[in-house]
Amino acid sequence: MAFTIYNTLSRTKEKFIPYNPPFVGVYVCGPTVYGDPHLGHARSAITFDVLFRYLRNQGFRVRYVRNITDVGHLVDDADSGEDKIAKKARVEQLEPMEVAHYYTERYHKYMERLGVLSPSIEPRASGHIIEQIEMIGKIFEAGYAYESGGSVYFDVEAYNRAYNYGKLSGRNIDEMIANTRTLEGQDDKRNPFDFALWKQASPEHIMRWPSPWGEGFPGWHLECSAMSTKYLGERFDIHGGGMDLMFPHHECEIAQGVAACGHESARYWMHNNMITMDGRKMGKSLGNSISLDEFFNGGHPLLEQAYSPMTIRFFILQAHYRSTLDFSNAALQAAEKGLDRLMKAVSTLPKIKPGSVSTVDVGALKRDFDAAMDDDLNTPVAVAVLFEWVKTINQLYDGQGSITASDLEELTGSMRTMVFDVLGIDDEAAREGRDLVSPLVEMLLSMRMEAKAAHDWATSDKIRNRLTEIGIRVKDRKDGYDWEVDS
RNA sequence: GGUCUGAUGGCCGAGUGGCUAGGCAGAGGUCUGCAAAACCUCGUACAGCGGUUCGAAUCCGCUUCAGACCUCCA
Repeated sequence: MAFTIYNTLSRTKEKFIPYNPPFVGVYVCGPTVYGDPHLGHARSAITFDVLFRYLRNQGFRVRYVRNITDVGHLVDDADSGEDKIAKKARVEQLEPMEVAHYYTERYHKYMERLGVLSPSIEPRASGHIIEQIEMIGKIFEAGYAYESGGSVYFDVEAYNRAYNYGKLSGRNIDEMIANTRTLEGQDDKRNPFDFALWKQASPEHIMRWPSPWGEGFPGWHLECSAMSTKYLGERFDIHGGGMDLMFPHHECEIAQGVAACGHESARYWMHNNMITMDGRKMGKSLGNSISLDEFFNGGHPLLEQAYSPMTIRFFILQAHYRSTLDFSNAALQAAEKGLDRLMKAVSTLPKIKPGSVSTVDVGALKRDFDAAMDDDLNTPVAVAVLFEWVKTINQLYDGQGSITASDLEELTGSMRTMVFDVLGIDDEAAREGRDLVSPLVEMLLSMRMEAKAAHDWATSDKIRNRLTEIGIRVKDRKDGYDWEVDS
């Protein structure tokens, strides 16, 4: 069975055929670095991380480009608001690049803990102003851009006469004309749905670059087109991102690419669905998002406990990327326990004693797992396959059935590859954040209190002396105790 | 208002024209000094109403409800 991908362009699953095998080019819209990453960022990053990992596992040589948006993303109404980074910088009295740098670092840190691999290239919008200006030039030459008041806009109507604006998101321009709200401050545009390729910088605007049209900054949609073209060429295989980016962002990208190059650049468009909370999309602007930091340390009123990064990852993997996934403590706790069971089974493997015959078909594991992944990255089914083998592994350890040494070796290799390499679950990280020391010390000291109460000084002193030996200083108080770790 | 998704057992979530995932929780059992773990067994779910079919939860229509996008958002 071949790898199939649900292509948003055709709304069907299509067989994956790379332009230039074994090479595969993937571009995914990364974060706008003006705030801490939340669960939604994790879903997108993990979805495409698994795509990256699986393609590599299948023998493809993948160039995975995921950008950092550090300029051009406007905060408000279409093309009239303030730049998100610049606003944060102004409010916090920082250089915009300080804001971008700070949140880029945070993003990297959290993604690493989630087991998200670093992409092959992580370009920044601010580092590709020249490429963006060049691309605007091409769009001008093709006749689909116009200058107005020091800004440059994409002429959607003219483009739509030659091509089809709206093909990705399934809307047509006439309906858009009928339904578009009239917004303030858009007098420069010919049509409300035209979008900015270059924005003139107002005098107080702090992020600005020189251009043929005066000082300004690039439009948000343009950066992805410019950077994907630069690193993956005019034609590449897969473009991914969140469903909420489909319109207008990805629609505009297609239009820019076609206008500049004469053809579409990405062949397959993949969109991950949203994470919901009480049935509603979790989003920063909706005020109902929980940051990854809060998940990891439990510091949010809605969280009953802290959840390890791997629990979050596993939770996301247990739903298909195109389905909405509803957040709840119960669901997260179920994921935590399920992950624990999976991890235990993997560590049970070396304890199984091989026999002379195999009563299990170890080849089925890889076949079934790959079949699930080939089917548009169906990770929940892939995980279900793993759990069938969890049961088998436990049975073998229990003495039910037997397995030969070579089959056991193959099974161990397959399990480890699928769990660790393809799904990206990290055994170490799965245990992260568990403070076992404190409860252990408390336990020993409470036993010591009981010994003291029973005047069993030998036991009491033994506990204290042994703790002292390993570096834990016990300090008796009138009514109880304190303890600290020697520094 | 327009475009588009979805509605599955206590919860989360796959899937599919007949063989009815998986996880969590729950019940009974095996094992066990007790417990835990593990193993065995159990729940027969697909919003409602029509239609197509030998057969539908799966296809079609209608109804109800929910969500996403249409302004930034993973």
